[in-house]
Amino acid sequence: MAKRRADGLSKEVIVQAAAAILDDGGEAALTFRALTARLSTGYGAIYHHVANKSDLLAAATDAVIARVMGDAVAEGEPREALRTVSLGLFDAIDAHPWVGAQLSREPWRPALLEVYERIGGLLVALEVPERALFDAAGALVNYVLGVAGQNAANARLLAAGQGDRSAFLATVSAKWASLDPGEYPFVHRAATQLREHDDREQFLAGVDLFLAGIATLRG
Amino acid sequence: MAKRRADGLSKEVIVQAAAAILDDGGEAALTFRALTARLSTGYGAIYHHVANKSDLLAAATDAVIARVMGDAVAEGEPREALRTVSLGLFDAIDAHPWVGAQLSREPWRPALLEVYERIGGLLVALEVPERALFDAAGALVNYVLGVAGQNAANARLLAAGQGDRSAFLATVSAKWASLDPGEYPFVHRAATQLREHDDREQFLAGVDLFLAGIATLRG
DNA sequence: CACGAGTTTGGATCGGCGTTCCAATCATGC
DNA sequence: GCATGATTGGAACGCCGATCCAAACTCGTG
Repeated sequence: MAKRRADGLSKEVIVQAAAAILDDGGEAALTFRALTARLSTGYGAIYHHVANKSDLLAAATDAVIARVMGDAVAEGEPREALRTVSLGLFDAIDAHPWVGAQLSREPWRPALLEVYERIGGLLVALEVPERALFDAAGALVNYVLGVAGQNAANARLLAAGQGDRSAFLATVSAKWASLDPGEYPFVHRAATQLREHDDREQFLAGVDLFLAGIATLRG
Repeated sequence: MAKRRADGLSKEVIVQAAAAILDDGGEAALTFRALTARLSTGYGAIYHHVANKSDLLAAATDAVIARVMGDAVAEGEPREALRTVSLGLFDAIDAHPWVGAQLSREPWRPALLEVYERIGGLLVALEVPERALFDAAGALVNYVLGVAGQNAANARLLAAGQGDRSAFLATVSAKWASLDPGEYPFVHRAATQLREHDDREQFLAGVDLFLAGIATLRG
C-alpha cells in the first residue's frame, strides 16, 4: 500500500515543512493532517521520524534559533555585540511568533545553550565580576526571551484579529487615555507614548538599561 | 429537563472552579467536561456565562493578578516597593504556573493595567526622567512577566515529569559541565552555579540590575 | 391566579485534533 | 529469490471545544 518515496522523507524535511506551515498560518495551522497533505504522506510516515507534536515543535524552534545564532556574528565592542545578538533574537522571534510561544513553553532547549554561551561570553568580555556573571546572564537572556515572547504574542494577536498594528495601538492608547487620571495617573500619562512607541526601539532601550546596570558592577 | 439551580451558577463561580482545576492539574486538566463534572452541570449552562475557553482562561488569569496587586501593598521607599511588587508577581505566577503561560499568550489584559500603573508610579517616585519613563516601565514589566513565565514553564515541566527540582537541575548542570570547555567556556563554567542557584534570588538580582541601570538615568 | 416571554439549564451531537495500530511495500544481505 | 527489517499510507480511537435545542424555571402583566 505504500511505496518508498523518491524524495527522502527525513526528520529534517518534516521539520522544515512544519516550520513553513507555522510561518504561513500560525500555531493553530500546524496539524498532522496539514502535514500529511503538504508532504503527501500519512500519519505513520511522520510518526516514524518524529515522536509527537511537542518533539516536532521543539525541533522546529531549535532550527530557527540555531540559524539566528549562526548568522548573527558578534564581533567588535562587547556592548554593541550584545545589542546585535539581542536584536537578532528579537527579530527572529518577531518574524516567527510561534518560536516565542514555544520558548516560553519549553525553555532549556539545546538551542538556548548557544544563546547562553554567546551572551555569557560577551558579559565576560565586558569584565562583569565573576560572582555577578551568572545572575546577569540569566537576567539578560530572560529579558530578551521574555520581551520577544510578549512581542510575538502581540504579533499573533494582530495576525488573528486582522487589524494592523497602528490601529490596534490607537485603540489601546485611547482606552488608556480615557482612564481616570486620578486613579491611573501613570497609565493615563503614558497613553500617548504607547501609541507612538516602536517595539524594537523599546526593546533595545531595555537592553541598554540592563547594560547600564551591569556597568555599575564593574571593578 | 433542567431545573434552576439552588446555588447560583454565575461567571464568577465558573471562573473560580476553573482556577481550582488549573491549580490541581495544570492547563491540560481544564476541559469543559471536567468543568461540567465539577459543577454538576452541562455545557450549555457554562457557555451561557462564558464565551469560550479563551475567555475563561483570561478571566481566571485576571482574577489571580488582580488579587496579587490588591494584596501587595507597596509602601515606603520606592526601590523596596518595586522589589516587593515584582516578587509578589513572581511568587503568584510560581504558585499558579498557568497564569504565566496565559500572560505570555495574551498580554494587554485589563489586569496588566494595574501592574503598569503600580510599577510606573513607583518609577515616577524614583524620579526617573519623563523621557525614559515609558521605556523603563515597559522593560521592567516585561522582565518581570518574562522571567516569571519562564519560571512557570519550569514548574510545569517538573510537575509533569514528576522529578524534583534539585534532581532536574543536577541533570542539566551535569550536561553543561560535560560540554567541551573550549567550545562552551561560559556554559561549562556556569554549570556549578546553575545547580546551586535559587530562582527567586536570581530573579531579584535581575530586578536590582534593572534598578541600577535606571538609577544611572536620574538627574 | 393564569400565562406568555425571556432566562437558565443539561445533554446530544458535530467536526477536528493527536495518536495508535496495522497491512502493504520497499531495500538489502544472504 | 527469499527472508528480514525499515519505511510508508491510512483507517480507527478517544478526547476535545463548540453548537444547538428542548426542557424547566422566573417573573411581569392582566
